[in-house]
Amino acid sequence: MPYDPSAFPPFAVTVDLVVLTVRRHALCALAVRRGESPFQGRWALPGGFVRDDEDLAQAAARELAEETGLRAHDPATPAQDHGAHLEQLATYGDPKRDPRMRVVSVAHLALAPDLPAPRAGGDASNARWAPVEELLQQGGYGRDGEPTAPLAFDHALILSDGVERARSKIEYSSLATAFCPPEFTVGELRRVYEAVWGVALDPRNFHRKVTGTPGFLVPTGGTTTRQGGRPAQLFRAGGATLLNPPMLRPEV
Amino acid sequence: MPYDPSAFPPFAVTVDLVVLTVRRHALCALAVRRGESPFQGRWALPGGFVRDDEDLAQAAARELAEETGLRAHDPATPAQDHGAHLEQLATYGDPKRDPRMRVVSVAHLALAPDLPAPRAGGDASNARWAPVEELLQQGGYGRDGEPTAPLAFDHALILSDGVERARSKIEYSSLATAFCPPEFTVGELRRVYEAVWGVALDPRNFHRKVTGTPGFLVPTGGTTTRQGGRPAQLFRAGGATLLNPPMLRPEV
DNA sequence: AGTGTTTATCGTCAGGAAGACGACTATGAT
DNA sequence: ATCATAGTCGTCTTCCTGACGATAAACACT
Repeated sequence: MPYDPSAFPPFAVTVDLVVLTVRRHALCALAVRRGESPFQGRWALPGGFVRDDEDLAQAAARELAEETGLRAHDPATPAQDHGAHLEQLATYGDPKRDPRMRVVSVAHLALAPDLPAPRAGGDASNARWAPVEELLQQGGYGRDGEPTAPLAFDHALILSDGVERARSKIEYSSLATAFCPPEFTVGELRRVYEAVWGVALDPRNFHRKVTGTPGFLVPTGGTTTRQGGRPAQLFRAGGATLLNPPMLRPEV
Repeated sequence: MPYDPSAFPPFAVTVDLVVLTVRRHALCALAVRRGESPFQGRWALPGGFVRDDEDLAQAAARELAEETGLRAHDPATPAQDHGAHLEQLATYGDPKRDPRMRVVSVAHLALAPDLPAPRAGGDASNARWAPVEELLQQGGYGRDGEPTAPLAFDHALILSDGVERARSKIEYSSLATAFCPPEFTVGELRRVYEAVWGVALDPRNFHRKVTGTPGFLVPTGGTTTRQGGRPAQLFRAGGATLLNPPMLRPEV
């Protein structure tokens, strides 16, 4: 069946990735330095064109693997393998968001445990983990003293939406475990919540909450002292994906 | 700056709408009958191509106005005007979702009060409000006895996602008021929750909950007996958009 | 007028969950 | 040995919810 291609305007479709992790008690996002115009030399979210035979999720998983080496696991399967969590975030299609042409970007959100070093096509100097506050504040100065330019395109908006999604989603799901290695302690999980929310949580109430929620955590039998202090029990993520009742984010 | 159009595959981008309302104690969605191939004669979600100079939200608002006459109000503004709630839902881009060509559809979710009659380009016979269970069950029989064919394309999936979004979102937001006329009673609001969730709620506990949540409801001073029984106080939606603590959906 | 039905609204009570916080335990560092 | 650090177990109070009794104000009958 022939179809008149002039009946609709042609678009380019890309996927952009908000890849979040927790490093040194801070919520960090993966940023890559742009090598081409526009916004040459500026930081941006990783992403690329969707190929002709790809689903959107496939394209996002491919980009994630190219940038970080992480495999994405299906959101439907429990977090057994060591892949990152990947889900669609939102789609951005302002006619002027890319000065070259009409581009619609389907942003995805990925959550990963703390990783060795990022790589952008093998070039580590063009990719980095940066605290999200540093990437989102405009015209300030980063940790290294160099002035922070705003992210390219509308990527500050996309990053902001992704961070907000992650902040709200760890309230009522077990997604915070996606930031942890396969085995982790209650304290490490608590520090994830504290980093993502930017608040301090009571260790005792947190311990009661997470260990008392059926299916959230499964003890592996081992212990560790890698955080110092008394040895802590090791857990892995249980099968439960929804937290009911949810973890409450403190106000103010 | 010239850009090589052959460097990326061209896509068509559409918006599809999940327009929900509550009619006769049932959650209903707007469906339109397809006049062209493919899926000619089958029911589908309303939608259309995004124009060259339009934002995605603008395109969704335009389609909503064309199909229902409803104006969409900005999600940021409080629900003062009589427009419908409109928000982006998700994006669907399977390479085979449209047999003709590569189409990426940015689905939007709209919530509207019970409306007179739908119109699809002025032709009422090609548009209808149908209970969502009727549209989602495949191979059954609708209320009118005619066999229900599955929705065109992947629209059953989109509708299912939209319904799930609405069901979860009225838990923790004041969005249920978008299903109500500008002035409504506590009982009418309760019947919205009951229809969307498909459960029965205790009128006394519901009344205590909604009237006790600051900013949720604002009394207008009037009363009505349009539901029969003792006259009920009339309210309009307050400025609060988030419900904290949330309205709890009964289990099982 | 009285009675029943319907819906709205207020009140009471028990159980569960969360915040605040005391107490104790088990490791490494000095 | 002492201290600092982190983990784990309890207790108490407060708030919220679910279950449900009771009253109020309309309408439809008889």
